[in-house]
Amino acid sequence: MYELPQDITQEKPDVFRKKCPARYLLSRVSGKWSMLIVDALHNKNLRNGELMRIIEGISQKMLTQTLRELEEIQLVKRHDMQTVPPHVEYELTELGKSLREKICAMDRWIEENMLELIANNPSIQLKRNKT
Amino acid sequence: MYELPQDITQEKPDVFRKKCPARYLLSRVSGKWSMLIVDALHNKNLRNGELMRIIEGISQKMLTQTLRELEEIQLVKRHDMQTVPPHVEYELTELGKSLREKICAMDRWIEENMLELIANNPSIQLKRNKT
DNA sequence: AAAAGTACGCACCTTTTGGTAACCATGTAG
DNA sequence: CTACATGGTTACCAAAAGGTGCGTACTTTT
Repeated sequence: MYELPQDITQEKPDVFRKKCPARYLLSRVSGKWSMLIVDALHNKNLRNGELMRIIEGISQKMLTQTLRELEEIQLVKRHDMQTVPPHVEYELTELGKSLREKICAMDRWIEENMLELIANNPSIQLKRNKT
Repeated sequence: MYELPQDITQEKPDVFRKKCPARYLLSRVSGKWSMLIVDALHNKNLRNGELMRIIEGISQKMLTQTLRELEEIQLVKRHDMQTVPPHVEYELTELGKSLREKICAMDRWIEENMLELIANNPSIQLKRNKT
């Protein structure tokens, strides 16, 4: 895992610099599941089970782990209702909502341009065998 | 690596669906180095060595590998000048330039909000030891 | 003659990531 | 009394990602 530099405040933010916190944050946000979770949380708070159903293929472990990481960087807020059986909701923070717009813009762009992106692509054909 | 589904054309694009090509594309774009390379290529074509100097910490292997992947999904074009010594330039395609805007928006957002994102964060302090 | 720059490819090995399965506590449904 | 749902945690292991170092081939510089 990427390590933060010793001296945070002296850096001017720059994702191209190896030791800049911005680079660490980019690596968190661009993790396999992070953008999907932020995207899924777009218009309402969701519970663990709901997120599992929306994001096809995520495991319980990775969902929990990624949510904890997103909490750590202030993008997601966890609401534990303290009931039995457990009821926990996840919500985007204000920062999270702000970033969500950038992420959704990317996700929608990819969806819209999907066919162009995979067109005329011999090596992608080769990858089709396993799944 | 994520595998593409058997039947591409029958899918409506949806990053949340495990087998949708959009999900594969998202995983490519959100790879550790992909967004940095696309971001770096913003206003002019760059050579291998220039990219290495701009993107601190990338290895030759990962640079080449990621450039090949970006070529595969039509985001980057490779121009080999066929000279000796070798002169090769990398350029964003039209698709690449279009996506670059979304990526840059994210990168700049992260840089702008960096201090807020890492503020008040005990566990990030713990990660500061190694690098 | 030797070294350095150019843009890689390949093999090897380590680190990181992520999946599976088992477990926990509790309450409700059948 | 048993099964199931809830929202997790933990240990174990396999796979993927990624770094290091070496080799290539040719030219220019020293």
